[in-house]
Amino acid sequence: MAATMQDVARLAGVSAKTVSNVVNSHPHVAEATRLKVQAAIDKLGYELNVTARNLRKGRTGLIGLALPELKLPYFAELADSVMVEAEKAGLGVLIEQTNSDRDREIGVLHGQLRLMTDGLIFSPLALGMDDIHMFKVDFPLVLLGERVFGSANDHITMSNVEAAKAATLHLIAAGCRRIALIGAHPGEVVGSAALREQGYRAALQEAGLPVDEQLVRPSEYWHRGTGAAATDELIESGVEFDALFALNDALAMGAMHSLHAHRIDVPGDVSVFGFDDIEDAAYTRPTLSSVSPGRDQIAREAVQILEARVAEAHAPFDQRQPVHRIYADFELVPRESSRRPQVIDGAAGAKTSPAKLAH
Amino acid sequence: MAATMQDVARLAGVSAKTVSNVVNSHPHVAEATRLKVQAAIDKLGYELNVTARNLRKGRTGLIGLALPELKLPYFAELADSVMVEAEKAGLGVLIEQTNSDRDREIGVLHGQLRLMTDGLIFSPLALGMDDIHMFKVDFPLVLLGERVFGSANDHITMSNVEAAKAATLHLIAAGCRRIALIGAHPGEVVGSAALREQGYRAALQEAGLPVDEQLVRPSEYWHRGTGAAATDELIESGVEFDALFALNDALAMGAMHSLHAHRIDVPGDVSVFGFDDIEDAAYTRPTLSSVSPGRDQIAREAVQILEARVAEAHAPFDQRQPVHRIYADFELVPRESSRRPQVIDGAAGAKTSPAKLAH
DNA sequence: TTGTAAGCGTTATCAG
DNA sequence: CTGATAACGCTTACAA
Repeated sequence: MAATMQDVARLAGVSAKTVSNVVNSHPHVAEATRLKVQAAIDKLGYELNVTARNLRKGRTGLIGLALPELKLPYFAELADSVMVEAEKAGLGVLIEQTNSDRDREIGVLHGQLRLMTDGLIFSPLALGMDDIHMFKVDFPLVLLGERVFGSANDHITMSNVEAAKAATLHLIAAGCRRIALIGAHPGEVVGSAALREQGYRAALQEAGLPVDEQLVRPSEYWHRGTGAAATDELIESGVEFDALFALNDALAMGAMHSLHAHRIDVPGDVSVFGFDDIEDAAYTRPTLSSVSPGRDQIAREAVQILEARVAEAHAPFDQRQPVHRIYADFELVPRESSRRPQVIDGAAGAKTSPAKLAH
Repeated sequence: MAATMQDVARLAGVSAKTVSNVVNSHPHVAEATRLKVQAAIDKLGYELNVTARNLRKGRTGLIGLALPELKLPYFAELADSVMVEAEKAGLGVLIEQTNSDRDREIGVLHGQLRLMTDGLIFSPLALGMDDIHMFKVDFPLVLLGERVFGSANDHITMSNVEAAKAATLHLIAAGCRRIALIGAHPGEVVGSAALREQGYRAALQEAGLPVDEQLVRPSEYWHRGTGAAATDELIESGVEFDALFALNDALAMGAMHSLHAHRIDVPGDVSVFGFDDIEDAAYTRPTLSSVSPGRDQIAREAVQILEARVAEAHAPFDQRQPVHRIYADFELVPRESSRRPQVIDGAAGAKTSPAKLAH
């Protein structure tokens, strides 16, 4: 039904190879033949059959992106960045949502997705260090996130510890002394929660402040609702605090909700700092200070490394690039929620005693 | 390098066709040969080459989803729904972001995406009625949204007029009499803005209320920032109002931000109703009443119709399904932002005179 | 600069 | 129930 290269070739009075050369804008094609062929293409409405090309080339031109959930703003923004990068490289992106489900994450490594793609960018959330053997696969795979370290894969991750430390130090510099942590995962060793908590503790230590374990509040899930609940509990526990460091922005937004409901002013009474710097952070009330974790860099490096791995997939092992381990650059984005009044007045925040919580 | 069906066939002592039968779990395969073949598959680590199958079958197993931006919560949620439906049908989803850019939207209909997929689900935002001729294409294409009506394509859309009317009537029933509209697009004839405004006007008319053109506030873009700005202007204009109907949830959230900044209580002084029912609506402060526009239904019908079109792509025209024109079912989701105090007290809202705005 | 021939890995057809 | 053969539409040697 649809026209093939043969049809075009016949009509133009050339060979299929020549049509191919024109379609792929090969350098050495005589202008006259190019025009002749183009005319035939237009006349027949010819369109390249990408599948046939792929079969011949042994590539699909597609990369897979496996992530927990597109509805989570961080991952929507990551997917956006990955797609922009992939487009620059002429690659399509096949997205698969795992919903942080263990079986689905295992499926990512063995299922349909990898058969349809040249390589995978995978951000696991259910699999962890115990499953490290599963990542030993023989196709190009770039790992994202903080669930698995030390595997033989290329791996790009946020600078969780450093970034959390910087955010905590920022709060301390603004005069906060009793900084609560929202979203801890007690007992976890790797993973975003553990690493960010580690940075929080390092900052307190560096500033010579004690860690009050009553200020470290757990939340298994990192949603607004759980952030609000954890903050409610903190307030009702009667423990004093003058700042909240929430381990992601959703938790921070929930926390601000709770503070507001309890008539605690942000940043007047309590400062709040989030993590991820999702777009919403700039639109909350007050606007939310957050850590920008280098999303674009992560996407860029992931696509570029994957592309290189695909290209060298048939090269002997000893001619391949060494494994990449990349910690993305982060940036603090202070907004209203951590802007202490005394700082605005020009006085050094650290000089002033932290506002005490009355509830 | 990688094992082929031939390799498996040789090892198992059968023909390639038999391997194919096993791989595709064909009904008529003797158990003995199935086991034999499976053993050979496992031994060689054989994996089906999907590209070769696609070439042979004339299908890619992929559908394209072209939408403005994944970062917009409505579209992230739509993509989620589409992917869930597609997975049920054994299809992959290739997403392309147009950024509402006219050239990119035109590219959707002619570019790489369609060459790599069996059909497209397309939600245009830049193209409109003037471009209707562009949608006359010879591949399966399901249109979403409210930019283009009357084309020869299958089309699934929200019930914009009816839903907006219902939301407005809900506010009226709650006692509101001066309902402002946020996000109008003056001069527009089709498109979400025009249709929803039409429903708003129809509701007022049905309730015997006048339309005060000063209450119809334009906003070209539908973001929080523009919603806040439009509300700021409305308040500063001095025009009285006791409710806001925002044409989407982002506008509504911005509007609530502005109301709060002006110390206007929601819903005490002013009720707010949004549109789209994005997940965030349940987490704003107060929680946001909204119109749930039938996202899952839209995704389900879109995938199913597209699938059917792909299947009949080679059937003669007179044996094809008629063109589908579907208006998805909507639902009102009243939350705190439109819950008038008098309604909570058990009195009929309409009996009470609307709260007047003091600013 | 262009043409010829072969083959990428699978499945459809039709025998057996 | 299984096997042989021939495509699917393209690109890559190599030849002219």
